[in-house]
Amino acid sequence: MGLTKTNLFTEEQNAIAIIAMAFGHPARVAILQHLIKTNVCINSTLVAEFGLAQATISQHLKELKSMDIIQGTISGTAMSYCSFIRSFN
Amino acid sequence: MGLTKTNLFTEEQNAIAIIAMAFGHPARVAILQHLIKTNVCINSTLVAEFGLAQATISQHLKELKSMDIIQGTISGTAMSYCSFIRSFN
DNA sequence: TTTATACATTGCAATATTACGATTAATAAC
DNA sequence: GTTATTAATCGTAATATTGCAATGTATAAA
Repeated sequence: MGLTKTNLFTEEQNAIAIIAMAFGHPARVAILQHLIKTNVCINSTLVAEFGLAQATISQHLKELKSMDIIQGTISGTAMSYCSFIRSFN
Repeated sequence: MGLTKTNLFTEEQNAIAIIAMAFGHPARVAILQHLIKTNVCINSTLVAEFGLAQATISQHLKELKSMDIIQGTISGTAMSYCSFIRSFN
């Protein structure tokens, strides 16, 4: 996520901001809630559930993945899924 | 903060996203860290400390205030300050 | 190998955020 | 009153994000 003027702040401050931004959109909150509830999230399921376009869901999943918050699309096919990397057990 | 397509999500999901967005910029993270450390934040101090323009700091303070995360500018003069509303005691 | 299915990627348009200069408002000191 | 100081607000440019249609890729089934 491209923040401006990041050079004015510390690595830590920028890192905190980026993590917070991951939760800074209701679609991504909904994705994580769905994941917590079902342990799985499939693009097409989320499309049907949220009413956003497939490309949009894919984009949000990509952002969460790029931050290592979710793990996903292991198989590039119908079985695409994602899960928390940490199990919090 | 104006999110698009909020109608597709629950009140709760939108609320969580908005709170997260408050922390989704390094300047606002820095403001809160400063506040935790010193218990006070004065616009001019932050301007000198961060290197952002006065108007920009003022804007970030306004956003944090609008979310009731900080309380502030009680006196509209030189003594403008802000503090956490809850004391976490 | 064709067809169906499912997700990723690309390329835009619409929208939102960030940042700042200029201006305004409000107070304090004189 | 005037002046100095400080922060809020306005207007606007630059930048970033969101959302989607169209397209690409990859796999499975027929």
